[in-house]
Amino acid sequence: MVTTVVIHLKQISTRFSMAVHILSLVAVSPTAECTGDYIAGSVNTNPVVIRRIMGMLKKAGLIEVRPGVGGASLRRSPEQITLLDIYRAVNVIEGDQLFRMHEEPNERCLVGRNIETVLQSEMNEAQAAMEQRLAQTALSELTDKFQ
Amino acid sequence: MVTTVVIHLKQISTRFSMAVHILSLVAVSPTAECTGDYIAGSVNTNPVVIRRIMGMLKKAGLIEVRPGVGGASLRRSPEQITLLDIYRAVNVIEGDQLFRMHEEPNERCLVGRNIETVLQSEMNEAQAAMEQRLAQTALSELTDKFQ
DNA sequence: AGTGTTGTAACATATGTGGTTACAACGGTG
DNA sequence: CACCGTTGTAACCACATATGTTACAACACT
Repeated sequence: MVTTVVIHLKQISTRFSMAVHILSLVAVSPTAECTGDYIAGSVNTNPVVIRRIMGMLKKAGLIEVRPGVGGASLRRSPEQITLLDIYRAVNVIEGDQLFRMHEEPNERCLVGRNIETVLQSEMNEAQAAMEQRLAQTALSELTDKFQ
Repeated sequence: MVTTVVIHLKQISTRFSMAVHILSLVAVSPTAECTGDYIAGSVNTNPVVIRRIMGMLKKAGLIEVRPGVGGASLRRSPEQITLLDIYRAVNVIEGDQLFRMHEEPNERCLVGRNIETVLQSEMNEAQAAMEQRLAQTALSELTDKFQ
């Protein structure tokens, strides 16, 4: 018997925008100030939600968090953190596939036999176009625009 | 009191790949052959799922379905139907926003005050990049590759 | 009238999200 | 050392969406 686990990406969740928010705060604030509770106040959500996302950002090597003491700091300069880095850090889906293909089309049919290969490459291209655009913007470009 | 309805896009669902499959079948098969049951056999799913998606494609003006009689046909030539048309037809989300922003960041904070405007334009750019890529491929380009 | 089809409604199941409470581990400070 | 605020997680909830399924009315042809 074969067991297949399908991971659904509900959407590009608000985790992404919250992660950008968090990193922006860390970029412009002193380390000691950046506690989960403080950030939660700015994002306007529960501190645990923030800690969860910060855990992902830490795992991705984007930030350093001080356990016990509290506070966080960037591990790379804001110029070297792109929106794609952030997107990848918090959108944990199998194979990073934005699109999904329906399972097991009928191989006895001309279309069913070919659709997967032909369409998959188109979906990959579309996803790549989006990711390339995200990669063009650095965290510093956002914080530079704050007034 | 203000009521806000948040529409979640669980993902770019398999509705999209199924819709492309359906339209490919309609493009290469005689009208009478294209019944919901026949298509369901090729896609390998329940006929009702197909009928639901065909309803969306009909609503978007991409196909014509013959009630009672059965069968479907394209309302535009395959050269004039792009993957973006199909994507838009089946991904029904408020404002067609691929990305979501967290709600009500704290206005008293420098970051919270600015993040929405600054990040939203980046997200729009990324989404546009993906959609432009989808718009570059026509249904006919897919069916041409079937062998 | 009978048959096969479309069009929906209604429901079941599965899964991700964002929020919440609870609590252990950590690392300073009095 | 005891205290305190913080981080790191586990566990759970409420909710929304996706896909599949049954059921049935409306439709059009024979």
